[in-house]
Amino acid sequence: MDFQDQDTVGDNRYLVKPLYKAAQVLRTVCQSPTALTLKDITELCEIPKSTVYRYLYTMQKLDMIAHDPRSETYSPGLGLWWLMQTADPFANLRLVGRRQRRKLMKRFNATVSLGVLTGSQILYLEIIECSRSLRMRAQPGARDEVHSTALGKALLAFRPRSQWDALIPEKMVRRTANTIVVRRDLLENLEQVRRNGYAIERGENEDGASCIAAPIIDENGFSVASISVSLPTNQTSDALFSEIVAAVVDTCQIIQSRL
Amino acid sequence: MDFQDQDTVGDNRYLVKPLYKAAQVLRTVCQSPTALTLKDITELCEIPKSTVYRYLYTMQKLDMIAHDPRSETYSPGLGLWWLMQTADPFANLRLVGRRQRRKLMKRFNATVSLGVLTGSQILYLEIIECSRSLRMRAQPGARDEVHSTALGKALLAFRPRSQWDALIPEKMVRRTANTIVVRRDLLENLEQVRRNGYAIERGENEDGASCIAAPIIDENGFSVASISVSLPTNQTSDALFSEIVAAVVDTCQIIQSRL
DNA sequence: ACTTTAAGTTTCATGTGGTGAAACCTCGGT
DNA sequence: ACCGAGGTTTCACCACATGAAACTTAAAGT
Repeated sequence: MDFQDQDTVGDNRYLVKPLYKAAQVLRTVCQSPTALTLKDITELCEIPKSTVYRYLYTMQKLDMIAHDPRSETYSPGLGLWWLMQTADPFANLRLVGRRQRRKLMKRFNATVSLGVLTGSQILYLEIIECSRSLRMRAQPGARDEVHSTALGKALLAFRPRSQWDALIPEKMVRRTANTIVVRRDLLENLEQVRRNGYAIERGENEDGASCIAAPIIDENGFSVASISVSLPTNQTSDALFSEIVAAVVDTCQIIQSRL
Repeated sequence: MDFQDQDTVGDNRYLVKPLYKAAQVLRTVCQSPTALTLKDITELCEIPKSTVYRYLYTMQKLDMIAHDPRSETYSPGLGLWWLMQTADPFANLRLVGRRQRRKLMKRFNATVSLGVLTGSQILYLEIIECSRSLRMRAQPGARDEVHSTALGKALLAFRPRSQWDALIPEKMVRRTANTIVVRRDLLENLEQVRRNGYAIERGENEDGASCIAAPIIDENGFSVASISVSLPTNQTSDALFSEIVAAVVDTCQIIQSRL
């Protein structure tokens, strides 16, 4: 959910500290919703100001950070954006079927998420919020564990069984009372998901929230992403549930035919 | 058009070299259409391999670069993508009105571009290619000068006149025989664009290519972006031309009402 | 108008640690 | 088994990243 922690570094032998610390500065600038001053960054990063100053200066030259002399503030630069142009591996995925996903959100007035697998975590590529009062609080870029999310189970189920073991986290962290924390149970669940073609989850990741997800399958029959509909558990009758299942599966099929 | 040149650095006093060189490595990895090996990067950047090795190692830890041990190759990492989530200043602009722009492309079977002003250059945010045999060769992220493009003129015309001088490049580079290279001529042209509400360009940036652009205006009456339709000059009758003008202006109006 | 304070900029001495040549592995090909 | 090409590790050197402190600037308080 949070930004990946960089605290625990095993083998520092080859770590180039300036890079490491500058990245910290860059992240700080990018994460801030507002433009930051030198002082802000100094305090947030806990790096001496002359050092931060030099980093900012260098990154500015590199176009990674933009400096507004008027307000003395720093903000993310265009160079970053430039890099992404060619480097964004999910650009296409986010683009294709945006409309179907929005339609899905509108139809059930529920949050629709698009996620991919990174390691043994789900990375949220897109979260289309509904207008309900209580909704998911996650942002695109956030992560969750595979074992506690419908997105994760849908994605995992349609990977080769041989990968399952590696992709399921060592320790399956308990998020709620309903979270599946026994490896065997999860494997069983995945088999079922594979048979059904969709995954469901009732309060396993967040109390009171349920989720229905289906995979987007590539030409080799393996999942590349998954789409989910989330809504409060108490608002889901059985009839609605199966209606949503059909809609999600349908949406995924449309999208996968477009890829 | 090319990546910004980093060759000419005025004041090296505060430049942190490791950052600078690592950025070079990162760019190389991101720009390559294919995953690169250590050797490739070493040669492309002309930096000793142990140094590149350490940079890659560090950036890998930072999640900026992904390393595939199977093939011994490096590719852009997810950390970059993460940064962009919050840092992409144009995300909204690219999203809103995508459909209208695509419709525009389909209607005239011509390339539709979306651009913003960065310094005295146009930055292409989006280029929707048509199916014609000869089309624009630019990629999103590419740049062109304001003075030789319809996008640039549409954008510039609807900025405060007081900014014109600063935003027009010192030396107006000649791209073709038709390029406007005299400052006075350009200013006159801008006034006309402002009166008309749209900008046209016939082979001023690329021989044989014409372009029609209109601005997207914000609440203060200033342009934030512009949209253009490009097609071969020899395929543009006067009737078609005015039809396109109407369509582009219309599209921009729809989009600006949505922002 | 003067003082004070806070923030950005520059300088400088210090010694860390970034550097690259070269040695060392590791593995695929012949 | 040998060979070569690439990736990994070592090592000694001294460039240069570093942070404290001095300096500059600008704005806020009195």
